[in-house]
Amino acid sequence: MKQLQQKINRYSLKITSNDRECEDLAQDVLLKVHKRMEADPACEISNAYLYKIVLNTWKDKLKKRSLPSEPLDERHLGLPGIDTELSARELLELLAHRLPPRAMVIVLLMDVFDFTAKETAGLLSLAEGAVQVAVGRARLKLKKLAKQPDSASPASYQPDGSEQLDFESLVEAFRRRNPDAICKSYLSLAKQQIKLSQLSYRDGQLVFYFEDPDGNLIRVTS
DNA sequence: TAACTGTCAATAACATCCAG
DNA sequence: CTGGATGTTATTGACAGTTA
Repeated sequence: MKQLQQKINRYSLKITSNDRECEDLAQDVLLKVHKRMEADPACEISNAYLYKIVLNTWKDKLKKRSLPSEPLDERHLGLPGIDTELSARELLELLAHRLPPRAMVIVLLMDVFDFTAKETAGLLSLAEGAVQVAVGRARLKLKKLAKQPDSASPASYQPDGSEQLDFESLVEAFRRRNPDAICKSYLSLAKQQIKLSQLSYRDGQLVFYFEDPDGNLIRVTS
């Protein structure tokens, strides 16, 4: 690791020609490398690969500087007029009832739980292209809704009473791949302060982590 | 280190479906 | 018939990772 860090510092200094910039860049690169190694401990970081990471990270930094900055959670759902401290999840819960169920579920999976379009497509039995288009349109619609004065009022969502008031209904909705049921169950749980804190999809199996109002964590595998 | 390949996401343009 | 939601296909660009 120390050897790796020396190489990163050397490359960073070569690219930036500036001590302070070098330190910044090296730190970012180290983070990326650490994440990469965490994801795949067996991977080997070649010099060529390491240099590529340093170079791309530097290009990223330069590009970001030339763009107006925006909060991370608003990277997709940049919603003007709404408290910028809200997370993507909170923004979605506030406006979800104004989206068609399928669009809401796609935004939930991709923007809140960081699913790829491919994973989302697999989960909802859709084509990958359809998911890519759907998420783009949903984000656009959320932006438009956010510009309307009373659109963020959650009062317009009224549960019809048919959904089960526990986390199992959400798991069952995912199992049935039913966007309408997923949307209803998710919003119903959010109202009861039961939070779906984590959701992952590996080898066709879903793993849910729920957190109740008392902070108890419940893990459910589909 | 330049150039390449593969993957993923965003987007445009057009088509289809369906409720009103 | 019309407008909105959704799907398909093609194109483009960013980025990760490899090769010569």
